[in-house]
Amino acid sequence: MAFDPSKLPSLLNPEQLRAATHTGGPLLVLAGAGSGKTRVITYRIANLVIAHGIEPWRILAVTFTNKAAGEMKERLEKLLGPTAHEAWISTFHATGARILRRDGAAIGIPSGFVIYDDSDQLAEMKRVMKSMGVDPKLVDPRKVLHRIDDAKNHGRSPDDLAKRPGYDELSRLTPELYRRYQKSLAAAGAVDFGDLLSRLVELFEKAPDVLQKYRNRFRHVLVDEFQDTNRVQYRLLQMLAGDGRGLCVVGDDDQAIYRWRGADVTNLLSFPQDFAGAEVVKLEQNYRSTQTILDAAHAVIAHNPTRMDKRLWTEESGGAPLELVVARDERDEAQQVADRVRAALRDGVDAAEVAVFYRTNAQSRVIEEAFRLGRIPYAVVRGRSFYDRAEVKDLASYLRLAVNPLSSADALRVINKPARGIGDTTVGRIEAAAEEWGVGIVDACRQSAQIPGLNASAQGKARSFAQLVGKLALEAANGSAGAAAEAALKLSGLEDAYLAEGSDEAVDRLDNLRELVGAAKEWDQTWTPPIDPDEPEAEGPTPLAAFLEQLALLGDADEKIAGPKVALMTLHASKGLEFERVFLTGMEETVFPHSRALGDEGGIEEVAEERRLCYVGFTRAKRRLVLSLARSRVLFGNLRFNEASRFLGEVPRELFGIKGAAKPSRQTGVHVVYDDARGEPEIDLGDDDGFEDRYQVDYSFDQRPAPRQPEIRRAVVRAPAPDTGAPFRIGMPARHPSFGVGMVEGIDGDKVAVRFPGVGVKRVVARFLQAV
DNA sequence: TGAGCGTCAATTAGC
DNA sequence: TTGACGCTCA
Repeated sequence: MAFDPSKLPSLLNPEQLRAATHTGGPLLVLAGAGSGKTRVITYRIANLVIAHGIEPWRILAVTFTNKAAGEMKERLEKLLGPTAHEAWISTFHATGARILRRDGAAIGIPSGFVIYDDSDQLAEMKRVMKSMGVDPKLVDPRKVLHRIDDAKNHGRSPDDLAKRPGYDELSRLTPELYRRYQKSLAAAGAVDFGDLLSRLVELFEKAPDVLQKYRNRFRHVLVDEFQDTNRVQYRLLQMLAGDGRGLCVVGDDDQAIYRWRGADVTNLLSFPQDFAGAEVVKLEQNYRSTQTILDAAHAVIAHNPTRMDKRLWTEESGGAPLELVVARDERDEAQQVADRVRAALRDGVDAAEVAVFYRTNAQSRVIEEAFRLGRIPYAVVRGRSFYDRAEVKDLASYLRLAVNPLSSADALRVINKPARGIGDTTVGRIEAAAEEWGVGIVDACRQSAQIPGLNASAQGKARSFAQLVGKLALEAANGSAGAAAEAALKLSGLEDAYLAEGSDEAVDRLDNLRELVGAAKEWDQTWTPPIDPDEPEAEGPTPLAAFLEQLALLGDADEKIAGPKVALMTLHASKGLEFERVFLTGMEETVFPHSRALGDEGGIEEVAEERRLCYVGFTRAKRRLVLSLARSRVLFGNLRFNEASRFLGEVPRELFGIKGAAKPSRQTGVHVVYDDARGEPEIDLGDDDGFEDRYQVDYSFDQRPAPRQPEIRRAVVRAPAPDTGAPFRIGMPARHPSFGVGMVEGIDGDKVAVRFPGVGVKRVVARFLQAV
């Protein structure tokens, strides 16, 4: 055994040690960024097993992502060996799926249920709306789903929603749509992601013996990223952990960035009140970043009104100053970032240790272009890409049908893939018949002779689709994922269709399908059924069933990235990661913080969440942090001049390595200059284009309800922008190379209307104008 | 059935 | 500006 509890004091700092060894009551670990949280959790589990004799299968650890769960498992295995596998370490959703497969029958969920993903949900909702005669143009099916998801997150049934009637179409129709949607999921033997949690609560409520079984079993429950839990998740934890005696939650309120998808930091903030006698441990020592980076992060996050008091520190003092890049426009910004990345790689920095962050995915395009042009190896980090491909989903649908022929979303997805002459009209009639008879789509196809309106040819085609599914079910009966996938690829006709098409794209898609078949075969070889000492006789899932569950619940965890690459990702995606050098781009108002957080729908809490996102971004950097902004940017096809992000102004100037007013430097190109008299930072370009470019970050304060501390409303870059235009105002003189000096009469995007004496009004691109 | 075209909207995203 | 989507026409 690699783990020796007596060594713990030498492996952990005092707070970590306390968190890892505390027992006998609820525990809240406030784990700052980079404070060794995963380390604490794994040592805690190992300590429970070795020092306290807790059997691993009595331990439940839940995370939000597969990646986090995987890391935890891996580390625990190193400490405990193979017995580590007996502990339940998985995501909330995988935990839900696992329990529902075993015990969901008590509330009518078949053990072979399929899990509908977002696109399945959308397709199902559209069908429900169609059958109810609801116009998808009047009521957006996505919004309905969002309402339903929200309801599930809050544990509300259709009846609950109906009790609070709304005024608009959406609100009035949602309860009934919700009810019918659940009905069709049930008919299809399907659950959606939300159900994996909300129906688990339902199960525990309706079948107390089942709840009791799991309560007895799990003596210890650990929760990672607790600040991200929503209402249902919290409810589940309460149910499972009872008074919280064996409950340990780990989180950081400063990294709560998922409020918009239902997460409720209150779960964390009120933990000490909710669980009497809770112990609170703060982990504030950081093992990742330089003090400079931590100071910058703290300076920003400290502007949030309500947060738990804590501050990261490191033994490693100092560190390189932050750098600021002020670019002309978004392309220049991308270029400058690319230049700096290239320089870093030349200096021997590993590409895998460099990351570029942005607020929205749309920003990646320009950066990718610059990187491609500059031949910098990069990879855009996204959740799933392989499994979200249409062709991969098609093949998966055949597999799911083989296991569960009731699944309507799957049947309708592939009934005409490849094209086999079952058109919309035919499908519509089959659907109607299936609904009327109360059977699945595949069953209806089998009985196609009875379907009104179908001619002999359509009947035959429908029948052979049903036969195809039957054949696949037979192939799948022995539970081999590889055999089933291979059969599906061939028997469905997908392979032949792609071969016949022969285009580059078809070849590409076929390659993907073969890769999926390969993955299924490999799965058969490597997968081992879960060990469960609690229920030794229980019939475990087949490899195929387990494979399908992975497909639904797992991302592209082991996506192979050939060679070291610079990672491009959104700030949200950066959470939990770390890099030597981090570039945080788009540090502009309306980009970051995003306009949605600033507009009518936004408010103090929205801006606070953006600020936490900034904090997350900063704290990913180990040694170097580069912030960049563009003075102008094309957004939705319009040229915009954004103000510098308020977050920039919140970083003390010293952290940029600037003392007092600095001389512009040709070397770095950019300097932050401070006006000591006003104590306000200015940004000065070191370029030599003959324009004065002192950019002042200006503060003004909110006039609305007196804030407890002045809220910084705007950080304005007041500046002439030399190349792409200037903040021309109506009534201002401007010089044009051919028309001379005139008076500005109007501004429209990057076009400025100027009246030139003797020439008249000309609409000219601002780039060609000079302020006079 | 599928390509082509007009319309509309426009964070973030995990399972 | 891009993209997703639905509708139309060949």
